[in-house]
Amino acid sequence: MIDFRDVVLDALTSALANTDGAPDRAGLAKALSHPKDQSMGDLAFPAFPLAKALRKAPPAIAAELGATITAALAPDGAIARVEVVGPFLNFFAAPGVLLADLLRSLDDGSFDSFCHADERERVMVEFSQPNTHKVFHVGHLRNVAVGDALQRVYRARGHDVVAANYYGDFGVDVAKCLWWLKHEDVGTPPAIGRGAWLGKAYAATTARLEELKEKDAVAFEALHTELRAILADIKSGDTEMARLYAETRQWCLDEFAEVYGWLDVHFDTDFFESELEEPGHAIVDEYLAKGVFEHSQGAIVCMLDAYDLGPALVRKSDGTSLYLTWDLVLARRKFDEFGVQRSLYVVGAEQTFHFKQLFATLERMGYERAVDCRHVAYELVMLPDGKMSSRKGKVIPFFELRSALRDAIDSKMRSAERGSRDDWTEEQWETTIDRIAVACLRYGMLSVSNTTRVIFDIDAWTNLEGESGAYLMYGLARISGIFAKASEDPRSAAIAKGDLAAAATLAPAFGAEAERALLTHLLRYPRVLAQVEAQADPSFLASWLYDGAKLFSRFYHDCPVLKAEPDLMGARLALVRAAERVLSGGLRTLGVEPVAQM
RNA sequence: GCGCCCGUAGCUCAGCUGGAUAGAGCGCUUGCCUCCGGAGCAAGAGGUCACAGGUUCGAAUCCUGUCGGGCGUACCA
Repeated sequence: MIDFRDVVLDALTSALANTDGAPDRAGLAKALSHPKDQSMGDLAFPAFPLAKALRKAPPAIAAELGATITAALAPDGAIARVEVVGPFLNFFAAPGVLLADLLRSLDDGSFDSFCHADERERVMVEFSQPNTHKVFHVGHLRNVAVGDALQRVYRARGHDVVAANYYGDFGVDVAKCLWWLKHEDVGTPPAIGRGAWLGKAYAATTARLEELKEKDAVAFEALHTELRAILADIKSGDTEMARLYAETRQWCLDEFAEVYGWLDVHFDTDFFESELEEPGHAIVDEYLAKGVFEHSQGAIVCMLDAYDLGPALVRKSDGTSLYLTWDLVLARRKFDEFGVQRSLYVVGAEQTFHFKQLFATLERMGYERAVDCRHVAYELVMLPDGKMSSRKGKVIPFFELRSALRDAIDSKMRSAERGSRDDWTEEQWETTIDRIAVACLRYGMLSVSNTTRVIFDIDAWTNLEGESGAYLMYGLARISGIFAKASEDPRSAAIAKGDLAAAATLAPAFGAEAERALLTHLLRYPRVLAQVEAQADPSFLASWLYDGAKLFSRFYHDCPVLKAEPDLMGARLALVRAAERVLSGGLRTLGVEPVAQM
């Protein structure tokens, strides 16, 4: 696999080989940038950084370098030509050479390995972490979209990935839900959306407690005592409450499975909060004995003054444990049982302090690999009129959201004038609608960076015109159309089935800007994956995909494929094939499965 | 008070390890289907990149400060 960037760096380093004070290869690489405009080349080198060392004006340096490099260019190399524009040195890629190489690399697998990280590691990506007995809403979907895209990118980068889920299936909130079910008339649970239904019970008890806190301290305490009793009941196993817990918990787990199935999300391992209580006590005792943890104000803490993080509470004064305690247990299992080298936690930004404390505590416990733990923080999902609130019922539950998306796409497809779907089976309709819905949802969540709040506007997200997940799929559907059409005509069929890599080489250089722009965009894909990994932010992939779809649309409009002369048709078919392979690979890495027709 | 995040077009956001004329979508105005799929393409209008200093050949991008918004800051999860 040829890396155009490497080729350009080679040319620059050898041109500067005998120049004192010239930057090394890494320095040159840092200076390389993309020209503002495709007509100005594919990679640019500004000569400013050399001005001091060479004691010459940047335009003069650029002119000299340009001449040296041009003289050394191989006739069939990856660099077609070099242009000097003032202080800039603009490199133009040779499309035939790079396209042919790209197609061969896609076929023999070297493209995939080119995407791999230098060091391939065992990485755990923990994400989703849904709570049972509570409503699962759009806010939770951002976590799933980010986490799943990240774990897919890590796999594409060649890492050995463990995707982990962590269910919040125990605790006082669960008891609040069960208490309401037991004491109030709740009717019968619905067939769909039982998690949301249980969530209402939880919210009702929470509201009751707040009310009592103001008015009736005795009743407030009494209710708390009842909640603790419920938790004890659940643990004891064979009680009516334990059976109610098991049943309602299973409803929620079944619904989560439905959500993940619809989104095509898979976990390699599941953790449950309900299993961490006992080991949590053990780990606190152990490190208390070792002197790492200490007593403080009736509770047990890990002092983190050295990290400027205060004391981290690991056991409350009533003897019960907390989130942090359970995360210590999980971290130990991740290191010791799973042998992970790196550990990612995809959790909302409001937990930043918690994870700082967690990682510092792990360090104090002697886990050196704590430095390879990373909190992937993302911002909240907001509604157009403000923050979501499950207590006020101001949320969009998953099942409502899914119906809304499906309905919008269904009506869009039925009203579309183009596209013959008369022969579609009911199953094809359903599959296609679901894939587009997932694409819109995932793209909507991932098109902004982790640190930006997402505004979930159901009207905007179901508008399929313009920038949306559907647009990303549209280009690939058109590509399928091109190959379907090509196979109908013997002349184009022969070319399409032939050696497209050879066709790419033999064809004349692309004349249209849209062709070169699309090709060079495809070649950037491996760097985009590396960037996503480095920043732990899938939005770079999402925007690369959007730009790719945009460039393909322009190409599609400007450059007819099947009506071109044979040589050009071959080259364009080669480009279309490469676009299909790279863009669909990228789309799947974002978690979106393309369709041949839509 | 302290810590983290954010402030770019009417709206929603890219661009931020410094580089050429600050981009996209929505909305508004206007062209383009006998054509490989119009879920599209092209054009127009719309900007003191919150503000003030600093660093340098060059700042939306880096540093400092101010203002504005969000979140967090041991017995919730």
